[in-house]
Amino acid sequence: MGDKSNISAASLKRLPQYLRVLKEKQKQNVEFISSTTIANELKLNPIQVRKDLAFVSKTDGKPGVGFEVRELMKNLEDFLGLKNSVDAIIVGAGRLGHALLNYTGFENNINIIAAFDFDTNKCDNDRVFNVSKMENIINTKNVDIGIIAVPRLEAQKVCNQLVEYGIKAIWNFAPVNIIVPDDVVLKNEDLSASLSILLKMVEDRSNKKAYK
Amino acid sequence: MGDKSNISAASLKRLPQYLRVLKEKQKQNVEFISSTTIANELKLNPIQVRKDLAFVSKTDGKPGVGFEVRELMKNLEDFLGLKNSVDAIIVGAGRLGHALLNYTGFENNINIIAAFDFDTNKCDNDRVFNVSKMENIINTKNVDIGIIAVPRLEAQKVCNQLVEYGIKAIWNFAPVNIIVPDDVVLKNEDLSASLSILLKMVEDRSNKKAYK
DNA sequence: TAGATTGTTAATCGATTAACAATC
DNA sequence: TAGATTGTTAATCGATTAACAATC
Repeated sequence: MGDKSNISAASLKRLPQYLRVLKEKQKQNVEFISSTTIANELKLNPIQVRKDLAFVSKTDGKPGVGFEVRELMKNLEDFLGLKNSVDAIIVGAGRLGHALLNYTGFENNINIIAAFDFDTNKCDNDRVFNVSKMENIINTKNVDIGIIAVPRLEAQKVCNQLVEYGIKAIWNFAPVNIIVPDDVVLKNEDLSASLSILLKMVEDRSNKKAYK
Repeated sequence: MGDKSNISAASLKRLPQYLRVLKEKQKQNVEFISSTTIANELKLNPIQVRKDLAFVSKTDGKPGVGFEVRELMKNLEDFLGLKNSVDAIIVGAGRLGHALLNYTGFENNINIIAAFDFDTNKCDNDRVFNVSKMENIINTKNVDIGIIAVPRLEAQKVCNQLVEYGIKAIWNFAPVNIIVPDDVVLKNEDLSASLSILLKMVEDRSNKKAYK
């Protein structure tokens, strides 16, 4: 069992993929899985998989056999902090905000307790409220995560508010580079940038170049 | 003006960010910008910025002055292939599919011509059609990009269809590892994985660890 | 000219891959 | 035992950063 000081961002990004493979195997009642099998499914290198798992796993894999699916799954979930869900709120109840509010793909890792919008027409006062109620709800419910799903131009303002209200992490879906204080975690979900990369890949694929 | 054989994936990911900074500067009628300025806004290293730009820019930056904003913008857009938009279709007209169909953040880089769903109730036959019409539209309109916004379990099936119909690139929003032939470009937009990373960052931030 | 900033070459750093002894 | 697969140590590869001469 390896336990170096700190996992790299590159490794961290692969962990959710491993978890997904494991969940699938578990559903099929597979008991053990080798690094090679995992690697093949994800088109990765088996040595890399083993190295990544060494960070995560509290128990060694068994030489000649592999890793116990159930055990490894649990270790991965523990490591990623997915045991109990975290509360979050969404700012912006447009189409994207609504899609996120009702998205079922997050499993039980996040609990989106409310969305907020300036536009009262979009508020049902059940799960969607006027922004004026945001501060109160963040504070009384101790919400740590704010999801920004407002138009580009409002994003920084909304972000500043969230920070002021004590939000610890921002998940930004607006296509802007927003700025946060050093002690606030920022994760950009930049669809527009992502698209640019996809388009470039398509273009270059025609010319037989490749990216990982 | 540098022009090595192939840009790295890491550099490629930064390019859309540069473009965004440039667009903002141009709006403010700024004529020249230095690598340091760009780097500061994005919390990057100026040398790295210059190296990245060397790939993209057809004209050298001016020592002592910087890069001409307008020129550099154009070069970046050219490089990323953003001059003219590409046609795409969406499979799955649920909340996410609809959000993407109406998303305005893509600028003019992509032209989503239609969405498809199995559920006839979701079809308006204006922009949303029954999947049975998919093959025909892909072929007659020569669509290259398919966006998958269906539930996890249907994703692979839908993907196979798209590939069969001649789609060149898949932008997958379903939280599964789908498999495509080598000549098809696949870009996963894995919100659930992204969330896991965010949660891990928050957790570790409390313990004063850091990721880039 | 002096100051600022460039592009390039070299040094460093980190991540991926290879080699291999250990072991189920 | 033989075969498979592990975890670790060393080698390679690539990306980031530093140093610096060139030049607007």
